Amino acid sequence: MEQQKEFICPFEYALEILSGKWKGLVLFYLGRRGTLRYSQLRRELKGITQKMLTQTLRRLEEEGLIHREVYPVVPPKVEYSLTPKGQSLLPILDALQKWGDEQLRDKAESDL
Amino acid sequence: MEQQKEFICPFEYALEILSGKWKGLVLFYLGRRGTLRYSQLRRELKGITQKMLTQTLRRLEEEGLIHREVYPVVPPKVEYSLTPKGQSLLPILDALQKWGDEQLRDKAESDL
DNA sequence: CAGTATCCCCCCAGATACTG
DNA sequence: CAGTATCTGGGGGGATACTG
Repeated sequence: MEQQKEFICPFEYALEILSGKWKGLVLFYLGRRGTLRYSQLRRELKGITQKMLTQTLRRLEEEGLIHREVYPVVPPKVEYSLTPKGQSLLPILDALQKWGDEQLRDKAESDL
Repeated sequence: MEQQKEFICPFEYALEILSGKWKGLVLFYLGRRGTLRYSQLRRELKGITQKMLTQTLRRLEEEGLIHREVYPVVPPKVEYSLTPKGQSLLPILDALQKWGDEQLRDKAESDL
C-alpha cells in the first residue's frame, strides 16, 4: 500500500491528480469512451508503454478515480471505468480540452 | 529561445501548461491576487526556491500566460500579471480548486 | 491478454552560494 | 530586490524481455 500524502491545499491536491504524462489522458479517454479494456487503452494512448500504462492505472485506482474489474476468464479480461469521483472530474477535463483547442487555433492563425 | 513543442492534441497541450510542481499555483495566485511582485510571489508560494520561481515564471511567460513588467528603478521592481490568455484559464483553475476542496472534505468525513 | 521485472537516462526540483 | 550559477539526487518515464 502506497502511503498517501497529506494535502492541505485543495488546489495542489487537484493538480497532483493530473500530474504526470499520462494520468490526465487516461481519465479523458475513459470519460469519452466509457469502459475500456487494458489493450484498448493501450491502443488509444498512442506511444504509452505497458509499464507506464499499468503504473498510471494503479495510481488512479489508489486515488479512487477509476474502477478495475477483473473477469476470471481465459484469456484474462480486465476492464477499467471511471468511479463517481472520476466522473466528477470530467467537466473540468472537457473544459481543459476546449481551452487547449482554442489556444491552438489562435496560435495557428497567428502563424500565417 | 526555447523551442516550442508541436502539439496535435489540445488536451495534451493544456496538460502541458499545468505540468510541473509550481506553474498551476503561480497562475492561481496571480489570478486571485492580481499583479504581484517577485518577492510577493515568493512569500505566497511557501517553500518555492528562487530558482524554481524564476524558471516557472519564465516558462509561463514564454507560453504567453503571464506578463512581466520591469520597472527601471533602484532597487529593482518587477511585476507579474496574467495575460488575457492566462485569465482565460482562471475559470478552469477555480473549478479544479473547488473539486479538490470537495474531495478533501469527503475524505475527511470518511476518516472519522 | 494483461500484466511483471530490469535496466537506464534524463531532467525536475531542491540546496546553496553569489550578483547587478 | 530580483535574480544567476552550480551541484546534486530521486524518480518519472522509456526500452526490452519475460510470464500466468
